[in-house]
Amino acid sequence: MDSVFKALSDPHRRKILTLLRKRDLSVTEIQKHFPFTGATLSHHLDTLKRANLVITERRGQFIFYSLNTSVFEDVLKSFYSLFSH
Amino acid sequence: MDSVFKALSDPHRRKILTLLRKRDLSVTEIQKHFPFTGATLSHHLDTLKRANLVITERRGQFIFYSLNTSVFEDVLKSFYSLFSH
DNA sequence: TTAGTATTTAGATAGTTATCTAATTATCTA
DNA sequence: TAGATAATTAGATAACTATCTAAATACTAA
Repeated sequence: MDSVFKALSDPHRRKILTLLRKRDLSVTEIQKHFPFTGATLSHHLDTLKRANLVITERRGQFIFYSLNTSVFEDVLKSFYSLFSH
Repeated sequence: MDSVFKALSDPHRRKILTLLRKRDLSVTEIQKHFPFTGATLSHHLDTLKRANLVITERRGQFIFYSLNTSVFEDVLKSFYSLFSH
């Protein structure tokens, strides 16, 4: 769960997640929303992937990223457990 | 909200929050649960305080830290907004 | 008011993270 | 199959973070 909180600690990565809420996006599409290079974006995506927050699927020339909704309940539980008395 | 996620990204700081779930604790009491120095602990507490996750109150010689429950709903909303479609 | 305890702040350093450019790998299409 | 596009990986660097020791501040109690 440590990798999850680490992944969420960066505002760019959180923005990527909110972008993916609407629909799956290729790296190129995600790239349009950020000022940094593709290499940097690739690192951020890797961080999200290692935290199991996103999943990837190649569709021809593109790799699409999408939210891995199955882990969100776990994350939420962990989050609650920090605060509830 | 950035400071909140940053604050939560460190496992020691998350452990501090879980310790405070049971009851308010002085710095010395919190210290017993960690291997690092008081100076380091003080920095972690400062990070939590700046994120508005804890509040402090001096009681004589001691400073007690407690969960600032009033912000948790905000944090939770922000958290949900990352994931819900 | 002085000695002791509690906590924070200052200053330094090592490790981590975000970022870049350049090189590499994977796929598509002409 | 060659050239173009998509994405990742390698290698470097600057900024940030966690940590330490030492010094400073705040309070208590003798």
